[in-house]
Amino acid sequence: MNSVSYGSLFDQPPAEPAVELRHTLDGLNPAQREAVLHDDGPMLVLAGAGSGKTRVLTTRIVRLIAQRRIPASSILSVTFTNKAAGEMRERIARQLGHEPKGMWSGTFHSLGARLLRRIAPLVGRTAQFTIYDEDDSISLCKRVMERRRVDPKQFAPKAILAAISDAKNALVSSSEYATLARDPFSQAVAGIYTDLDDALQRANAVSFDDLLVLPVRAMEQNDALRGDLQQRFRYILVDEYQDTNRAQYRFIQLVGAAHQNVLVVGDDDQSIYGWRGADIRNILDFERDFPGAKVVRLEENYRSTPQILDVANAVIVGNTERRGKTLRATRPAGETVMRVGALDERDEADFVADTIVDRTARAGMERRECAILYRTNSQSRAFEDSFRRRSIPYRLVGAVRFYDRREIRDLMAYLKLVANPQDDEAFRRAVQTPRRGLGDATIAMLAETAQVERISLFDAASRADFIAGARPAARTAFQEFVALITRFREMATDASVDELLRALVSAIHYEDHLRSEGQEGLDRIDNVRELIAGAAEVVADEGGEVGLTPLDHFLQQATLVAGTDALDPTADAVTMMTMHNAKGLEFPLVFVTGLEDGLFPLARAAEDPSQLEEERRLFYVGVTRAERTLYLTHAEQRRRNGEFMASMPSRFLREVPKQMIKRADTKRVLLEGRGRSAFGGDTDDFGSSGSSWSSGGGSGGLRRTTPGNYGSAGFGKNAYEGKSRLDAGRSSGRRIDPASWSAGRSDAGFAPEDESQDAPELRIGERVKHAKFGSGTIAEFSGSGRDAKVRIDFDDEEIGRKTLVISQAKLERGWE
DNA sequence: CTCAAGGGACTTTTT
DNA sequence: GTCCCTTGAG
Repeated sequence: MNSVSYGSLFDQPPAEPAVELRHTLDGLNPAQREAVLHDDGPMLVLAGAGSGKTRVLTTRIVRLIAQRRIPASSILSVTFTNKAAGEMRERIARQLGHEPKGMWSGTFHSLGARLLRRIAPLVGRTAQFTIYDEDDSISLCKRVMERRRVDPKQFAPKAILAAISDAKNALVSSSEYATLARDPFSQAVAGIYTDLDDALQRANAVSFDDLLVLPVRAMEQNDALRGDLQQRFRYILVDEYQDTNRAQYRFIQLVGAAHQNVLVVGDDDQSIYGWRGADIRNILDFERDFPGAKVVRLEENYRSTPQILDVANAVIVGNTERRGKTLRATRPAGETVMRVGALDERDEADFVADTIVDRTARAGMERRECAILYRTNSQSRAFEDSFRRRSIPYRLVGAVRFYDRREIRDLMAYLKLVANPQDDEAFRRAVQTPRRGLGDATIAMLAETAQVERISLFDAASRADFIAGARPAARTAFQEFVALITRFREMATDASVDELLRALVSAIHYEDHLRSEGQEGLDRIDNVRELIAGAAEVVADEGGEVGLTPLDHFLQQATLVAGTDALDPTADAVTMMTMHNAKGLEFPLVFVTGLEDGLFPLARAAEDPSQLEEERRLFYVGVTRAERTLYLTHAEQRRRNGEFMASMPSRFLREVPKQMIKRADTKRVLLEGRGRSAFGGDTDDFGSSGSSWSSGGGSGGLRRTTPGNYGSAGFGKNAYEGKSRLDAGRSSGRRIDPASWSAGRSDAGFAPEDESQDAPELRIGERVKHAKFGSGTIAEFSGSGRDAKVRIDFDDEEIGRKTLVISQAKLERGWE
């Protein structure tokens, strides 16, 4: 295609000398051995959970290098997280006695980024391109929509972006998309897709998805490049193959086309990323895509007790879209799996916390051996509160990534702009934090100039003719800003990132800026210091990316870290995370929580058979994380979106044969048959009566005063329907109003039922007076506890209907 | 131009 | 609850 010189970058170091590897095969079962010893050609390793696949992968790589004398640099190893890649590398180095120098290993995204740095000109970028994360992409998308006059209320930017992401992962280009678009939404997407790609290129930036798509496109269009890569990477290994999408599959197919030395490891039962474009057919149809492929099954599980595996197997057989396999336990029998019913999410969290306290105190278990898994990130809150009250250290994976915090994003914007002045998103953020007298109107003027001249915001701000037209105050602000960035650009060529950051923080007086925000700002300052400390530890990639500064490496790494990458296994803390994040991890004690219909499986997924199967696989993943002890918990009701919802135990729980689990409520293990009778027989899915978990837990007595509510309501849709709304915010309603229980999750002080006492007792239709808005009539209640709101129709038509927070509105009663 | 409060919309999972 | 956008005051 053209003669961009990248070829020299793919030079290979010589092969390693042969090494005696006597013990590497020891302890491998026949199937594992077959995978390790497999010579050339495609192979699919169907590896059940806990079947030792990582060992197979590392041993195979060691053998390739040491025995078959394949240069490490000929090996391309794809893992699901960068942390997994690092660990594999370490294990290989240990067995080999030295680093596998030149081997490429990492996630598809980080490998794509690495490759793109070298071939950037082929895709219209420079090696200093920046990577737009979700937030960057959203704000860029909004901007593009604005320019195209697409109303964000009509089509949500997120939805548009999701559609574009799907298209990219399926390797559908913007022009292809445009020809396929029939409905208004797709047509809007098509235009935005085109503009977005254009804007990304002009910003010398790429999206997450581009990290996969652009290398594939480059390989498809450039025979020389493709040939070079095929030549260079003669052995390809892919872990978690069940979660690859179209673009990733194509990447493997292209690089592996010449030699077909592609070994993929996966488990169709653990495919949980269909929503992100992962195609389970990649693993179901592997033999068709790579003819002559051998298939090896690893079905012996070395991780979990038979009791745990029984539960996993019992549920996963409900799926039809699978190759079919049964995990066989190799470990001795252990504890029976426990199913525990809680009253609400707080009770569930208290139960989990107390169980962990108990087990760590008595059974000599360590906190780092315990994990709490849930379906949605929002569930972490109850656990965090409960653990904080008890001062139990915990670490939260995912949710709000460190790099997503505002103060970190602020500084990262500066760094990105320093690395890549074309990065308009970075410019916009940096130029307005801290405030330097440049408002939206001024920036809009700048953007106009940039748009007309087709240059970046930074370049526009540097231009004398633009500056000349600006207000005097804006003029100096722009000049100083440009000078600042320019100064740091010079500095960045050889300074370390922590040095840069320190200089930057002081140059923009960032700590003062944060301090002015009060207590929260002080916490943010801590995070800034943590960022600086972290930056000091960043080491450039092995293999020396030519022409890149430490800053470029740092930025790439920061954008591509996964939640679990930061997990410190030595910390003395309980781990909390989503089941998606738990993939590939294992813990002696695991709680799979929130097992309720509507939550897990999620309500939307329950309607679509294939989505339900994915939920079931997710359950399977969660369960198989446990080594020795497994608790499955659910709550009778749970706060969702501020409203209480009563819920049925998950259908997955119903799919487990009764004899496989022991049932309990949060207070005590159910004695055979007891408790059931209280509600009359097997139909009682909550299976318990009696008091709640911890009598000291404050709300216990309150909660169980009216068990009949549940019994008579028969656990229908929502026992509270129609009631919670009226009672919200009314102290008089607190005895039966669930909303008032958890109003105070502030500290050790319990008796939360007192929290709402300062709220006035109001009812619909009542007349009230507001200091500012005058008199009006109460129309509706919403929210609960401290945040209970009231909707009032004010007499003054100018004011009309307003919603106010009761505790702040200072309403006076009894006005006519 | 900046900030604070009010009002509306929205929540699955992540590289 | 919580984030984000709009709006209005200073």
